[in-house]
Amino acid sequence: MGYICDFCGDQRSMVYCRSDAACLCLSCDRNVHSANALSRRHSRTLLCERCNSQPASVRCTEEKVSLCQNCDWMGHGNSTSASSHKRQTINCYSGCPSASELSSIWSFVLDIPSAGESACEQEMGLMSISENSAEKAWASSENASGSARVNDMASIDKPSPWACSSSVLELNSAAQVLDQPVGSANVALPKSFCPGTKGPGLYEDDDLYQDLNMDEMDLNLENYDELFGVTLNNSEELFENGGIDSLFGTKNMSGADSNCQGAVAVEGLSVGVVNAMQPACSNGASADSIMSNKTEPILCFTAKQAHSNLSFSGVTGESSAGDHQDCGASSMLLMGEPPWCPPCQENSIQSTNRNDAVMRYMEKKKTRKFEKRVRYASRKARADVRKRVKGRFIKAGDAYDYDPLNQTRSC
DNA sequence: GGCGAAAATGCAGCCACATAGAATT
DNA sequence: TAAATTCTATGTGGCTGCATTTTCG
Repeated sequence: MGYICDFCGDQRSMVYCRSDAACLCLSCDRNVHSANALSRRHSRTLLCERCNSQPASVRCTEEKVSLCQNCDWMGHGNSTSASSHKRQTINCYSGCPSASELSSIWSFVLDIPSAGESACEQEMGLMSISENSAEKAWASSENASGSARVNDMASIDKPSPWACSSSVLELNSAAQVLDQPVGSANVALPKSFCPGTKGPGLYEDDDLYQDLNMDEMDLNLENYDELFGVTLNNSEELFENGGIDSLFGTKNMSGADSNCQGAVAVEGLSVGVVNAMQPACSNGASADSIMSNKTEPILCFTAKQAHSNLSFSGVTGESSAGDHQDCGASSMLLMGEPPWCPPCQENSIQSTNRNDAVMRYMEKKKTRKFEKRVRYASRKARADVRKRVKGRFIKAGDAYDYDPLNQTRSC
């Protein structure tokens, strides 16, 4: 309790930035993430008040404490009395909301210091960012929807195809009460979605989707033979032979059991992503960037499945979102029709989507590489705004040819 | 199939500077 | 022994150049 901010090292950290893998106080959160248009896209959420190292995914209204998925399970999964606690999902935000705005979303957080003015307005006044296109986009977006975006939670709750692309500061509903016990709760997967993916209608009645988000699937394709005893030289062969269909039961999906198997397989390999869940469309990035966002791994499964079927060996308490930043997160399989989706009458469309998905998957896999973990968010923040000449840092005041803040060149 | 050229890919190194941590006073 | 000061090593991202691998004729 009371861990200090990674940036200033002074204030108590309250929010967790997945992109930076950093715990920040509210002040530094605003400072760091108002630096430029890219940093403003960083998705943040409250810090787990129990372990103080992982992003909180739920708020236990009974205990009045924000918990990451692991702590949530530890606290609620084993106790029959505690498992009935009502919990709220804690969703991510991006941009640089003011304290009052944060208070409105996280009404349960009482100690957010009040700010006299909009943080964005305040910070932007100090910034030297010129009016580039991104900035204009921000401004226009802010003007267009304004504070209503923050306050109008009810409207956000109703998924809109444009929810992801149009909302710069998307503060999804923080009041999605989870009445289900842990064992069956899909802890932190709001039914938000992005353009390019199937709409909510597809998912709502799909038990498979409720329990398993396959975004991380492709990362494990190389190891399918180990997992399933299926010998495949590579994933191309897997696709060509319809192997993925047989692996995931597309052709003979029989319900929960196969669902569980798939989930276990995925979780077993990408278990490190467990604590890095977040709403798929929690920031203002375009749908495309979200779908290919390596730094925002998405994996959702039930806590019950995780603990009853999974071995967590090899996962240490030191694991953090940064460790899993690029677990090869690919949403490619979700683009278009998912391979395990039962056949429907729109076979031609499905086939096209599938082919597209396969092609995108192959392209993604081709370009995929594991990113390093950022150890010091403060250093990253400085490097992100440092001027360069041919990629090299320059002395302060020297002529530069690249300014990350302005995306312009001085010569 | 073997060969060479071209294209694609991977990766180390460079830069300035704030800062963590060790060493010294 | 603790505090203050000094010194050294480290890490950060974009770009370049070189080495290696792949593709093509």
